[in-house]
Amino acid sequence: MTPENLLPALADYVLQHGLSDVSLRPLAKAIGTSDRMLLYHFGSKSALIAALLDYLARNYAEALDTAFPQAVAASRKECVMQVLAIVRTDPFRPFMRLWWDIIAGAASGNDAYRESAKVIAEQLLDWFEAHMPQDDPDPKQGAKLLFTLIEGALMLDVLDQGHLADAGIAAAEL
Amino acid sequence: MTPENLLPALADYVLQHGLSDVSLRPLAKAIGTSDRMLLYHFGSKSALIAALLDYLARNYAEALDTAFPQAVAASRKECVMQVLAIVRTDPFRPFMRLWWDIIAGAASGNDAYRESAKVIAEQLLDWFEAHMPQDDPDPKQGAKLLFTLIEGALMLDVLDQGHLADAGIAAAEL
DNA sequence: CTACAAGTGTAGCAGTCGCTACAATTCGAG
DNA sequence: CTCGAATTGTAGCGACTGCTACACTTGTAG
Repeated sequence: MTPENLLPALADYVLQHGLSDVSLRPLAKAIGTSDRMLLYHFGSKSALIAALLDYLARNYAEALDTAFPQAVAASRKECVMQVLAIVRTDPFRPFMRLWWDIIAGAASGNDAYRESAKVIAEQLLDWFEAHMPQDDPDPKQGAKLLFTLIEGALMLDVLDQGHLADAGIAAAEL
Repeated sequence: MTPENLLPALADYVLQHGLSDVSLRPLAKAIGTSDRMLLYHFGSKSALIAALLDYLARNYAEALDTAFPQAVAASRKECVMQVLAIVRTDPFRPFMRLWWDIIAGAASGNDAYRESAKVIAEQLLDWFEAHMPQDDPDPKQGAKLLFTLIEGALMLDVLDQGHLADAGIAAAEL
């Protein structure tokens, strides 16, 4: 049993229970081992978290590609709405909870969190750029705009206020 | 010494040290009292946090009005950029860190956090609507759009990627 | 078979957590 | 002054934290 083999189970647990309050003993129990073993494999809790964040970031891109349809939107507005519709489905909810944990950690100065979030954000931005409407006049900057909107909308979703973002986007030119 | 008198000092501490990892003993020591007293005044830690969030939400609106200039932007784009420029100054940094703590808590299912964040977000949206360009064709929906953009940009700021939001906004029509 | 490294269980350390029991003090109302 | 309420200090409980010491069992290479 190598550390790498443990990562999927660890990721499952963390997706379900959050990252900020995780502690070794319950985590170990949930995946059928002991805190002693997690420390043996990873050296320390922070190293475990770092490996876990790396794993999540590495696996996020492919999760995106499998979950998102290849449909190309006709307009920027349609593109945003498509992505939002998908990202709001149940399978993505655990990841969103984790996402805000990571952002909060990064905001508090945790560099490992920030770096991991950066990787994920970059991948998402790249994905966005590749999925812009074919006739978009400026896909590169457009992707940045849509990405910013999406993140703002996801934040409002946390407050059950996603409809505000929807309304603002629906009424906009973009 | 009533609980209300303690709130400003508590807010100062929390703005500096974050909300997610706060514990009673260091908090009490920092404001010159004891954990025993905090519990005496507030009943429990969660009640203290609730009172603190309420206090922060109540005081946020006036902080907005004193910190933001009354200048009216000529366009939506200019409006966003003005707000971003101010919200990115040093005095606002502690609040931003706290903000993402609250969002992460809300995302993890903490209803007190979510309600407090909702109040703050509502106030910010109202403020936005009142400060839209005078000739804006649809200030109500426009404010929602700009608010969404601002929150997305602030999230990217956490990752030192605010420039992405800036570029996207700069190139957009809005 | 031997020897050595990898892996694992048990027990525990030193620390922190929210919270409470108990007692002491302070203070204003009668 | 007297009595009861409000306030505060001390000490500690039971639970949890990351982590480690020590012993033990494996598995494998020579």
